[in-house]
Amino acid sequence: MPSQPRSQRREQRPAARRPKLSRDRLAAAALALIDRDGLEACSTRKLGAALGVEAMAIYHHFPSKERLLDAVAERLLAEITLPPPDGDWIGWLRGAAHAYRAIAKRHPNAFVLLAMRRFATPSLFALLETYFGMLRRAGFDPATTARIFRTIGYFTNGAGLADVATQAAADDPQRRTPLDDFRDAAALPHVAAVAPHLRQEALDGIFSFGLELLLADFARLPKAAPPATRRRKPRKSHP
Amino acid sequence: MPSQPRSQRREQRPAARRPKLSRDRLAAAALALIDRDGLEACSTRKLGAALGVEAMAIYHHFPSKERLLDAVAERLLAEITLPPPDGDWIGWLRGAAHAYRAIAKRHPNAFVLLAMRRFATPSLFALLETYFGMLRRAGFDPATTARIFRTIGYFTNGAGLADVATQAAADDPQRRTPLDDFRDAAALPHVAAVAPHLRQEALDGIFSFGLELLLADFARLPKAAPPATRRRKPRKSHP
DNA sequence: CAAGTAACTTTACATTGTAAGGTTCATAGC
DNA sequence: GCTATGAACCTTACAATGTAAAGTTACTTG
Repeated sequence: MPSQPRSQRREQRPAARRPKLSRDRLAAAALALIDRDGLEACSTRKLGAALGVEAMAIYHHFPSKERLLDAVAERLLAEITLPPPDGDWIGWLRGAAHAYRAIAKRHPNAFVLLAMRRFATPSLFALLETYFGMLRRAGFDPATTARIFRTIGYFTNGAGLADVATQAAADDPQRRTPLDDFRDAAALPHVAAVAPHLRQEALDGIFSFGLELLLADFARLPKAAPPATRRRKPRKSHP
Repeated sequence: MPSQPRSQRREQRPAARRPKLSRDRLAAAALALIDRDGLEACSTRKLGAALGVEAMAIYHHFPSKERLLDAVAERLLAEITLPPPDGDWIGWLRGAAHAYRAIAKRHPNAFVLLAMRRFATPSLFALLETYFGMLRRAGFDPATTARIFRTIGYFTNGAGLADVATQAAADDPQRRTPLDDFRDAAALPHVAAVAPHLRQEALDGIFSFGLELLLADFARLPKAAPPATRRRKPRKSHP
């Protein structure tokens, strides 16, 4: 059995014509695969196949599938387009929340990675720095900044995950959302009355409802420093 | 090879001495296993082993592992002890939210089942009926009832999931929570300032902070009917 | 041209959910 | 009492998963 000359291998091996693998290309392909077929369909072998590569090739770029999924989450994070940081911090928070929820709508299958995964990357820290800076410049002390961030984070994460689940249930003709397929409306009059207002079409309104309540609350919170739009050196008492 | 007499089989087979399997026993054992070793450790074989049974025995009581996990979620739901329904609907909402979060603290490994799984069971409908009834008796129309329920649900779900993740990160000495292991505090001054207020000890306070804001908002909402503590026939104008 | 290394493949293994069919045993009908 | 029936559980098997270990190929550098 003669070993093949190099020139022929070029043609035979699809690997030669394929652009080289990289962390970015892997993460992008993984996201595309998840978007198309769902999170559980993103196996190492299928991802490899999508890139014309064997499964184990992934492990030359990521130490484990977990780290690959971290990279996918980071990619989602990068898709969040934060509002420009002008003086209106309430408007900025509103825009950031909507941008976050937009990820859930654009990547319903992948959003859970962003919402539930703990990943410590420079881009996440950069986002946090921006977020916290916005609130601190608005005059909030660190403890209140943390509370506002977490509160709005709880809400947006919960909303995004619920959106995703509701949409998945709506797409799947097999499985109805819980509030649709009950028959005993007489035994559950309140459920029957409220259920129509919990459907997918209502979710946008519900999100804005809760978000605006919270934003108005934050606007009312007492602040340590006045919300000066221009920083000014504190006048020091001369010793 | 002689077939063994019945009397001996009794002693030999552990199945004979073991209480019979049931959906309840399976769900309870699954929850215990998840509590102890984590959700991904709850395989059909390990669950069977925990009950002295082969994996396939499960499928005589559940059509799939998914339905088994639904039953575990329902079991978690049953652990929620709702407050007694007196007239104080705000206090009731507060108690319900805390009861829900208590599940996240008591079953950190299993909470995700409750938070992210869509299951349509009578006990869930009963809880919804109670919840919606509370709000409707407080004077809210169905649309507002839906908004309040979802808003507080988003928040509590997000908080519970974050609690779980934070606790898992804290328990795992390998993996630090993102906000701990950054080194460049100089480059990220706001992150450095806020991070201490995001640690696990602060989560109770943060939860109450956000919850009380929302409850106060709900108390301020306009209602269709007056929040009478005692129902009274509306005085009809005589024709 | 030799040696080394980066990128990828091959093979293998333990673990998973579950389909298909078999075994055991208690009860019901005769 | 005998047999048929069915519930409850087991055995075997298979495809799919993540990944460890070692092999192959091809390009870079001395």
